[in-house]
Amino acid sequence: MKVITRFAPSPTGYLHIGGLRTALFSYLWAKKNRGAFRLRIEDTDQKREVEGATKHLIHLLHRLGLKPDGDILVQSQRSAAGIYRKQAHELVARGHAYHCYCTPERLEKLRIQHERRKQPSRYDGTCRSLAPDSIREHEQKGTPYVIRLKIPDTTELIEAKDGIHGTVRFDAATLTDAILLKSDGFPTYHLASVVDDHEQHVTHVIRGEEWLPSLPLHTLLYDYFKYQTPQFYHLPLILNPDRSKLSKRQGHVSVEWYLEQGYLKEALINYVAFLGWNPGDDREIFSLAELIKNFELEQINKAGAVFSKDKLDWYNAWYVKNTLAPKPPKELARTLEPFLPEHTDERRIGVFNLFFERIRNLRELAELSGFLRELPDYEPSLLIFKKSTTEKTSSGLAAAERYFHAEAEPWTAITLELGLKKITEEHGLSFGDVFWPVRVALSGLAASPSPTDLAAYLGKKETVVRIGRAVKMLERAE
RNA sequence: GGCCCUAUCGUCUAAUGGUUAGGACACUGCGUUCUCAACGCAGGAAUCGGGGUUCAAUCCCCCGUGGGGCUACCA
Repeated sequence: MKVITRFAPSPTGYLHIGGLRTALFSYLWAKKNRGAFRLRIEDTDQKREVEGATKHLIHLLHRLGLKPDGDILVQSQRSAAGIYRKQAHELVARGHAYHCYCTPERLEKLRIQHERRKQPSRYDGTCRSLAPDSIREHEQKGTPYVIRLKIPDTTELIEAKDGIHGTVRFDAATLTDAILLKSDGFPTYHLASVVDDHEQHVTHVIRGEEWLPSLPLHTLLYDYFKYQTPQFYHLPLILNPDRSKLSKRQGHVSVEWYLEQGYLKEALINYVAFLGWNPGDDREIFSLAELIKNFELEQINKAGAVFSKDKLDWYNAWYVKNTLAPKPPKELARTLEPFLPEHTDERRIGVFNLFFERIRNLRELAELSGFLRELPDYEPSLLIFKKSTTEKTSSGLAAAERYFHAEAEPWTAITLELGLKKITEEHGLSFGDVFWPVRVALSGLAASPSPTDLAAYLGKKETVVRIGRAVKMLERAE
């Protein structure tokens, strides 16, 4: 049988990290089995409608390489076509659901009462067995109603199977008659997802663990509809550092934010794949293709995983060094463009080469390279290396100035380094007397790339100017 | 409160009824070095508690405890 998975987000305007992992695992399992990965938009809550969110999401999935197969199912459209309403009424006709005319106010009162008495909060079943007369009366008056699922009156435990957690048993007496169809005619998640998973022939439902408590409800619906029940996999939650469910309040949770900061999609995908899954050995670096090959639903963990920015940083630094750096210049420049918008391609690559070994994300390129554009103010004392003296620094700087001034072509990091080393030796100085002050002169910073790399990037003219300025500063300071 | 899930270094995790409990991130130290980074080497760091089963339990079972999720006409 062909494996069909799906990703079914509600269009909130951004993709949550947890959503990315759900989409990724669903995608991986489908692709590993040469099946299909479907996309469905769960927009049945008009109050949460976000303009343009669906288009944006589809674009993002493509960008990440998680391209959905086939048509995209949009629940609001199916709802408008009356599909869910029809299914809900079918259930009513078969005695598995009923109209409920209770007002939201009454329900709210009930809820507060339960809470105060520390009782389980369940619907009290008022409309479950309404007399035919009173139903007729409501119909005539046109009282708004919802359709509720009738949880069976049984002492038997309702069993639901999950591929990660095994068989989970629920006491029917603790389950509530959940609303299937809202009074506005839109379905709730429970109805819509079951109907649509069947419609899309989904074989494996992979979703977050927050859905596990409603699994018995869904199992019941599959039975009542006489649908083939898919296999369920409830993924362990991704957690904040304090082990609560990953949330906006404690950090950034949107994939878009990480992309904007210059986290590569490869790093994001690789890291997120390892939140709850591992290949069973020590390997940690996996491309999307390798993930497809190695992914197994059976290898998924049960316990929640804390999202670690440090580890993501490590992954991203690895991908910057090992996959971005070797890319052809044109491609590299294109990736760099949003992070160094005011540079030419050549300068972008130049800046990248200067810093790619010390950044965690591409955003840092702009921050770290600011001194190239404008030399920051610095104390003259910074020019003197801790193992050097003012005299040695002065002569080192002067020698370097003469050298750079005289040096013609080629003005490259390699020749400059050889040249600078040569004059250091000729003057009987150590590197700390020459390289350090030259580096400070060019960067104005205590920590930076090497002086010859900087000189190569800055060019002869600017190099000589900056060293000249340092020489004068040192003279004045004496 | 009720229901459900869960438990190996600080974090992500591996492994097994008998192991010096392995790796990665982070951290610390050393090396390299003009600085920072990168890199290399080294180090500290874990089986939640109590009962069982067993010759033997981190692993299997039970009970606690901790943590989390759900408990909407949201998804």
